[in-house]
Amino acid sequence: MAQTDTPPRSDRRARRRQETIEEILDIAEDVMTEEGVNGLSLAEVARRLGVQPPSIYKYFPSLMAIYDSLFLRGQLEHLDVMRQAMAGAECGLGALTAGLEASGRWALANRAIAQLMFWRPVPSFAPSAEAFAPSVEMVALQRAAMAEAVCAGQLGPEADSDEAICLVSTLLVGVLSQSMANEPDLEWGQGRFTPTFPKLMKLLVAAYPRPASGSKSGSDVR
Amino acid sequence: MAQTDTPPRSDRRARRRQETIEEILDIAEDVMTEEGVNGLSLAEVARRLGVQPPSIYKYFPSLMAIYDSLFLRGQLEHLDVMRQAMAGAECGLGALTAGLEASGRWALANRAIAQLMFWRPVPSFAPSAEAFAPSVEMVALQRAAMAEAVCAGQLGPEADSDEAICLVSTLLVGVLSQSMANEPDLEWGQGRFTPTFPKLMKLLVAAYPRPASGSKSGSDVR
DNA sequence: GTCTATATTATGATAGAC
DNA sequence: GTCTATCATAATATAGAC
Repeated sequence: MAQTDTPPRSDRRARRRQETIEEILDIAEDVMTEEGVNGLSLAEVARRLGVQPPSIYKYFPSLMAIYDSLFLRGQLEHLDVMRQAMAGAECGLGALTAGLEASGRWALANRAIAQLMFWRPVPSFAPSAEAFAPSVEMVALQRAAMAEAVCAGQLGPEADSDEAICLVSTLLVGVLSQSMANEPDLEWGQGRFTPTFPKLMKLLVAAYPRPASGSKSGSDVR
Repeated sequence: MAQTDTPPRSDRRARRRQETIEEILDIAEDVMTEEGVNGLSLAEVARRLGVQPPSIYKYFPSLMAIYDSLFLRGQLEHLDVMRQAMAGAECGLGALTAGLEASGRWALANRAIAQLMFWRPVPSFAPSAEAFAPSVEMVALQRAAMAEAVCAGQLGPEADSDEAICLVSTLLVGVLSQSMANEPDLEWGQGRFTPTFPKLMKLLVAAYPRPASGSKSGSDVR
């Protein structure tokens, strides 16, 4: 158990190293934002860090490893943003809406990472299982919120399904794709596309009407 | 007016030249499909054509010119596919649905080109005005179909609007984005995402209910 | 953990012979 | 319209000195 209790020297070194790693990832994100997700290069990162390319290999074994770390960091950040947004809203439909809106806002504020995560524009890169893991948790969050919405009578029982999850993610991804491709400088809430998201959510509610107690009203669009 | 009437020699040469141009574009499409839209390279095209890289410059002045020709060819093909699908369907909502479905089917069958056209994954490439022109006509086609649908009483009057055009394109792009990113080997109609498109179209109809003559029914989701 | 030097490979593009 | 030769530039990655 030697060295377990606050060894000052190696602790500082480890912290400094971690800072450098984060700095490399920050720079990599900048490069991707400017040159496109595919435009990321070790050499350019080194240049901006004020270091020679071989030095990068002391922190990452390869370019793909940088992509993977960016992917993981993005997933964790995105999951956190969504979780907090959902926690700050009412249960069920409110949480779902808040979570999706926060997700969209984050994606537009972190386009490069979002594209890496959700559009897969680098054919030679496949995320590791570790990097992908948070995504599973995110789906679970959404699924839980939809189940709550069903319990609370805000949505019909069919909303607690894989199909409904697909549908809701498709709506968000559609808005984000259109915004990123056609309005590359606008953030969430601006432009022609992202403001339509609340309307799309209302459509979703219309798609899964709660069974009316007694009569058979509600537009059946399924 | 000399040489206007079937000059056999230069005519054959021009035809042969045009064939080579088309072959280069076909190969470029293959390369993008395999290596990603950004992975297109003059050298690889030359290699597959069985020719040295400088020879390509006899047909295209630069790599970006190849992108531009691919963009134009894609727009024309896509416009044609959509027009024919709409012509083969009933007016109004039927034509709109048929056109969008044909658009989606074409996009998945020509992913690389579709991504180049609608996702803009090559930051250093911007289409020329000529290459972009058919896109304007395509929007006009959609707009006309929606106007017809309004006239025919299939949709409410608000459907004849820019907002509605945005909405409908967002739905399709969402489905396509999800399918391309998560089910890269499936075509239209397969998988979890593209089969939901008809349901999304029904949602659209629900979003723009025709004003009921007399009562105030119809779910108002706007 | 940083550097220099180097290996290897690739790119887009041009000049000029044939 | 094809080629060879070449330019200028860039990339990932490794070896080894300090």
